[in-house]
Amino acid sequence: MKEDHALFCNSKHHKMERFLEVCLLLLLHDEAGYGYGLIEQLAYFGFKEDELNVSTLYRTLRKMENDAWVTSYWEEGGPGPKRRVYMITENGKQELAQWVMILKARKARITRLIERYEDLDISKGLEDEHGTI
Amino acid sequence: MKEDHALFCNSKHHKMERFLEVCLLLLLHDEAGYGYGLIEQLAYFGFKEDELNVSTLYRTLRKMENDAWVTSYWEEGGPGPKRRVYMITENGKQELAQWVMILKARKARITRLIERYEDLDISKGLEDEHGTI
DNA sequence: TCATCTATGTTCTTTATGCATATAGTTAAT
DNA sequence: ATTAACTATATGCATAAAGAACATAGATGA
Repeated sequence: MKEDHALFCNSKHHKMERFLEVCLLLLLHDEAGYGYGLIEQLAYFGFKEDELNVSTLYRTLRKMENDAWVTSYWEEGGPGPKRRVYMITENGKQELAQWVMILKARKARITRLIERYEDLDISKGLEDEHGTI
Repeated sequence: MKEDHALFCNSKHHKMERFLEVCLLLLLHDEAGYGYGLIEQLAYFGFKEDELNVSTLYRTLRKMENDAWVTSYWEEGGPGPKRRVYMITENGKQELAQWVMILKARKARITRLIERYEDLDISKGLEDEHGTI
């Protein structure tokens, strides 16, 4: 119980709300890619290897294909096992544009909260460091 | 099915991942408050009345009390039904500080994604509007 | 041939949230 | 004075996103 509470602000407890999907759409907008290979590219968006759940990645890609945001084909002949390569669709590009708008709004909200928090904390900091001033 | 897809980028589908909790902590850091009254104050953080689920609000407050981020007492005597008034605890203040750090990181990620998207879109926009330049 | 690596996929579970509904006291209208 | 509407809090059920663990299978090298 105590340990649970200590972990409460841990990465496992603040999901990225489908942020992964948007990152994947953006990466696939640049160029086609396959599951395992996309993992490295996701580091750019702050997904550490240990943080990223591989099963989530594949499930997400399948779901995106199901929603016709991406299409895929099997790439054989290369080194190692064959890969399922994903490409973004026009549909997917439109979804990406929508998501970017949503993320802008979300960013504005977060900014607003942080600013209001800093207002609290700064005044507290001044009292602590400079007494009554 | 088609309608589902049309709604896919709707507000119902991008949850705020416990953003509500953080907003409540910040509001209660300012001053004690009760469920129904907090709804109005939440508008500051972009929660429209129709967007905010009342049951979620109350459930969240109870959970926060369970985790000892807030405490509550019944306020009687005022106009209307009695209210359960919540106050933030030291524990809650610490959690708030943690969440603000998480939100800063999340904001940085979102910023990064938006910037990369704008890079794509700007070049596309130039082609569309100014031809080959 | 056995282990390891690459690559993809499935099943089960937890968590956050929405929707619907319940409860109950308060105020206003008829 | 009885009914309706409002304020306020709370619970039960359903679903979607995500994690954990496990399953599959070909490729590569010792």
